[in-house]
Amino acid sequence: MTSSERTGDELVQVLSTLSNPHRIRIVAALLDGREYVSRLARRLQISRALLQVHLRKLEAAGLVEATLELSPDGKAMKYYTIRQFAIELTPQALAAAAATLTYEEARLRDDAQGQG
Amino acid sequence: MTSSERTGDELVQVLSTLSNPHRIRIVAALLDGREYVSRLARRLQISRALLQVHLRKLEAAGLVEATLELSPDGKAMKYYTIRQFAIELTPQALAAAAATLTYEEARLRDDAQGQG
DNA sequence: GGCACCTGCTACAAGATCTTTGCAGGTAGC
DNA sequence: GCTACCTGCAAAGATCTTGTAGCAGGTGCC
Repeated sequence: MTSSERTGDELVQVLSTLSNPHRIRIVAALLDGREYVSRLARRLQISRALLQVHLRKLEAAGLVEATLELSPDGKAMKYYTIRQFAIELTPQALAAAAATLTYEEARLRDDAQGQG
Repeated sequence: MTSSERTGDELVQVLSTLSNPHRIRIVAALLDGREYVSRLARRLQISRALLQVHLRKLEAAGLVEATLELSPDGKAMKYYTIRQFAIELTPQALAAAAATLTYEEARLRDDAQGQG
């Protein structure tokens, strides 16, 4: 998935997701291989609740993927893996993304309402 | 400037700067050429005060550049231009950036204090 | 029953970000 | 003097994000 396949809104979502030290470290950790939530929390030395929040954001942005599995002893384990991505950030790519920002529609809509 | 020349902290700063619709639109607008603040504000249909805030952030992140000039009729004009950049966002690049996050040092330092 | 591990959720406080409003300064021209 | 344009800053409030605490469920084992 390249940046040109994303809408401006999706790019904003991905960038705001990746603009957090915790989430960068999570991506880095998952690069070593799949991991389940509790273990990853111990490895990164953050609380499970906090990790879950960040993982949910990463998943919402399409950057990681979750699979629920049963371990051999019957425990429900949620494994996260990275979804490979490559986004090129240049002024030109941003200009292309800007054209598909619904943000602009919202502003113009509000404008029209304000004047009507 | 490529992403590999940035520290993790700088990358976080750049990403959080670019994760905003206004700022993406500003970069896109400046791609057409240099522009001074008031005119750019009219073009983007946002208040000058708001634009200034966003421009300051873009400048702090090293994405745009400002030059103060005197117009022929003696008015002080602040022109902004884009500083070309190319950042490749991949899990691998993020892993490299994660290694240079001072965030981690801070956490380990706090840990040591908490235990000592 | 106890314990240790796995998952999920929500509510709340604290902090960061965004946006507006209102003030200050300047030049040029009528 | 006034108006129209240029710049700058900061306080205040609304809104989003972050992190913690506490609750719920489940399994397996002693």
